[in-house]
Amino acid sequence: MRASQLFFPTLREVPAEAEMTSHKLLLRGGFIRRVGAGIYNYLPLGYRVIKKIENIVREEMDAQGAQEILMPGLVPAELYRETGRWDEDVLFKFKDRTDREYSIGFTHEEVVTDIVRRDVRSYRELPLNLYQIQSKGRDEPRPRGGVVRGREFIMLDAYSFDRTKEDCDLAYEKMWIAFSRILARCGLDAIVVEAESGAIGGKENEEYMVLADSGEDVVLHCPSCGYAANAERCEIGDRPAAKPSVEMRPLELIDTPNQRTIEEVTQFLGKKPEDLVKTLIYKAGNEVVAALVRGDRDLNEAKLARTLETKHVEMADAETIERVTGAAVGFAGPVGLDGVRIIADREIADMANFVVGGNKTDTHFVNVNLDRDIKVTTWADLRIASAGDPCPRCDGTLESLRAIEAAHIFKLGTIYSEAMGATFLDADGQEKPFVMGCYGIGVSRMLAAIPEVHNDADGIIWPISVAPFEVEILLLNPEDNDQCAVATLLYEELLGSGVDVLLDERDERPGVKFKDADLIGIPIQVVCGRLASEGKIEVRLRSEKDKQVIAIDEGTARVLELRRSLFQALEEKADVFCAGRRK
RNA sequence: CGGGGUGUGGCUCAGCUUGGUAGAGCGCUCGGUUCGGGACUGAGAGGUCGGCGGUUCAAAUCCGCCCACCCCGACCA
Repeated sequence: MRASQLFFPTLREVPAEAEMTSHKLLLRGGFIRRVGAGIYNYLPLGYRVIKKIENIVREEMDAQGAQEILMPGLVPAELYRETGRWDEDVLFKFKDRTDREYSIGFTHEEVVTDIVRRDVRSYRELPLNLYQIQSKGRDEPRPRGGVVRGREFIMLDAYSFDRTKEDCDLAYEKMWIAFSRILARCGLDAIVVEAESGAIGGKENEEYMVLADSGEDVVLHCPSCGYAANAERCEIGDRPAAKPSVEMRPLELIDTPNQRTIEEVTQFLGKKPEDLVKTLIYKAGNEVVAALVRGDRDLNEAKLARTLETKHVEMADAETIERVTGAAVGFAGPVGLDGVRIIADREIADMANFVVGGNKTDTHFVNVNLDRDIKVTTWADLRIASAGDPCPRCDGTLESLRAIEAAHIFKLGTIYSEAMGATFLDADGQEKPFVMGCYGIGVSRMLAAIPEVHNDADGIIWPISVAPFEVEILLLNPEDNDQCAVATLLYEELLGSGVDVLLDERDERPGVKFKDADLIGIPIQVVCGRLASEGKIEVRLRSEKDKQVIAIDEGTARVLELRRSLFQALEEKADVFCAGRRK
């Protein structure tokens, strides 16, 4: 491709809309343009990257025996109604002219299960793994970071159908390998962590996290044993502190007019948040429960739900809180709280003489102690893990890291197949529901995640596997016959060798070409400048400062060699990732 | 949904406090000089000042309502 024919509107200044590094660079480099909140155009450079990622995805998925299909972006409401997901609030919903309801597909478990239940009858047709690469629509509460979290985004979604749980484990294993190799080949170092399954459902699931300070997710990681989990999911080790023998002081109910929040109460009483216990009133189905966590901690709702063996819990409304506690919101406490189960975070067991709400408006209890004043129904791991918490697997301490979620894989079991009546006839003559798994990679998110990790002050540094072009030839002075001849010859030879090469022969000053080349981040740069008259060109890797001066007739061979070694390094990473990380 | 912020030529921003009919840099067009890290110079083109309404002789500027976008949080794959 000749740069004069390529539409890549680069920007000298950073558009005000961008905050994240990758977002700024993708806009400045002319890879993407915003259409609306969370809605983007992929311009030629950006779409080239997308296509390269997609092709790596296809190679690795096909290698594991998965088959590519394409499902519709438009999904009739009935399918999502079959599993109850029509009520998910991320769905973009609308009606056709005859009032039938549809949504834009936000993930395709129902659609693919419908395909399989119609046409797969026998265990002989299993295993089956179908995948697609497609635009998804989700009405995100808050899009951010450009293409990091869009309302329309490109995703790989794969779905496996198996006869048994064990076969599903094998299918999951294959996807683990495919995904690990895909990310590694795209130049991303990901760590695999335990996670929450959210709207997808199922129990066992893992996320592929790309470490980046600007990431949205927090990952907790134990340096001693390697345990890693999303903070949403992370368990906390049960390690009781050596309880200092503190004398129990007499329980006292004191006036705390209008002091509701932890901050207000601590200030009013001159205490620290860790001297308080928060009492959170939750609804779990029809039951109301009280959950206790230390004043400076946050409750993890998923943990509470699991403790209560229910799917979903939600904060009680003001009316319920007043009815149960007899006090206005902000003064709930566990002392004398009858008729509700009290679920306490284990950490509270180590506390003494603490402060809780008084169950009477404008009061708090101080010098509260366990057993004497409170009857805890259940002890559990309830709080959101944070750095410094004990590791749940060893005696190490958790560290926290920020990350971008690049992919998520799930074992679904039979939740979808049962809900949708998707069954096959097994060898024993019995109808059985398919055992399913689903696997997603954020393809357009990777367009951002990669430059978020691979950049410097001058611009993006694309891994060669996903770069919009592999090689860029900078023809500094197109008017100069020597330079022009050398650049053109090299360009033709590289094209002939199957190299994806960009020739910058624009009528621009050299400085502009250097700046643009660094900004758009093509990994191999070749400069045809004034050394051309001496039969020399310069070759430089975008990732390195120094240029190598070489003879013109070595040019093609040298570039091919560099290209080969860059690709090989990525392949080796993929092998190492798969060999080293599997538990 | 809660909190904060921004909306002025294609881009980045000034002007708003104290009302008087819009400006800079970059980019763009034409000419000249330049040509190895975003050149210099001369001449140009280009703006319903987010929208609607109000106050006023007069509104980018003051007031009200609305919209859009960004950031933090909630939520989320």
